[in-house]
Amino acid sequence: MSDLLERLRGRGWRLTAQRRVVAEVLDGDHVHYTADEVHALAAERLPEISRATVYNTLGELVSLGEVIEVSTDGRAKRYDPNAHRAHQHLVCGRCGTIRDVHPSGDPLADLPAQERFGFSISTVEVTYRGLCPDCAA
Amino acid sequence: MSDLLERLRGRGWRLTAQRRVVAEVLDGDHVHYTADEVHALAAERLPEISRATVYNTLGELVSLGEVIEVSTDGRAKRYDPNAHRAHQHLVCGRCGTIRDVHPSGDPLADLPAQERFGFSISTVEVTYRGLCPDCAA
DNA sequence: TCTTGACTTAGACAATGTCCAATGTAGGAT
DNA sequence: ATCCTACATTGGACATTGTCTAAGTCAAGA
Repeated sequence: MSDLLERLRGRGWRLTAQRRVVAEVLDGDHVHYTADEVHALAAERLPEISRATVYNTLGELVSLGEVIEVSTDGRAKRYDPNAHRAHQHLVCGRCGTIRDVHPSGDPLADLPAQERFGFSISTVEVTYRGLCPDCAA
Repeated sequence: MSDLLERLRGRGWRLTAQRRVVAEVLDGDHVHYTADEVHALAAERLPEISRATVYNTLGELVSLGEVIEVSTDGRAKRYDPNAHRAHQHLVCGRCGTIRDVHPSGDPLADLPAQERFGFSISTVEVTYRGLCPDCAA
C-alpha cells in the first residue's frame, strides 16, 4: 500500500488523512466495496470523514487508473483496487458479491474486424453471472 | 411486433393500451433506450401513462425474457429488445451509444472450472468499450 | 352486461450520486 | 519554524433513478 501512496504522491497528490484512509480501506481486501461501504469503513478510523470526500477520492483513484469502477447492475458501483492485473468478474445475482477471476484467453480476439463497425476498442469487460455457493443453497 | 404481443397474450398477459405502447416503443428501433426515454416516447402516444407503469412493464418484459436489461455504466439501465439472438455490446465511452455485435465463440468456455469458485453460472456478458467513429474523429 | 382481479396512477419515499459555498490544511516559500 | 495559499474537506441541498402503496380503473371471461 505504501507503494500506492508513493505513486500518488509522485503524481502531485496532496496526502491527507482522508485520502490515506480511503486508500487503505480499498487495499485491504479482494472484496469490491460500494462507495457507501468504503465510507462506512473509512469512518471507523476517521469518524468525521464526509461522503463527498469519499466520492471525490474514489473518482480520483479511478481517473488515475489505480482503481476500476465496476457497475454490475443497477445498484451502487463497486470499486476494484486490483487494476494492475487483467481479470474478469464473477457476480452473484442474489447477494451482489463480486469475485475476481482470471481469463484463459483474450476476449478481444473473439470480435472479428467486420463486427467492430469502425470503433476503436480500448477495453473489454467480461462478467459471468450466476449464484454464489451460499445463495445457491 | 404483433408476434410479441401474441406471445405475451399467450402467456396470460392482460393486453392494455399502456403495455401495447411500451412494447411498440421498444420494438421500433435498434437503439437501446433508458426507462425514462421509453416513458417519454410512450407518453407521446399515450400522454397519461405513468412512470410506474413503464417500470412495471419493462420489468415484466425482462422477466419474461423478451427484453434484456443492460447496465453500461452507473447511469440508467437500458433495455435491449433484441433478446432472441445471442449478442454482445459495443459501447462508446464518449456519447454512450450502444451497438449490438455478434460473438464468434462461446465466452463461457474461456473460464476454467477451477476459476468458478463454486458459482453456478447462468449468463456471460461481454462489453467492448471504446470510441465510435464519430467520437474518435 | 356484469364482475372481478389484475392493471394503472400519482406521488411519497428510498438509494445513490453530484454540487456548492464555507472552512480547514499540506506542503512549499520565506 | 511560521506563514501562505492553492488545494482539499465538509455538510447539506439537490438531482437522478428506481420502488412502493392505496385507491381508482378496466380487460376479458361468465
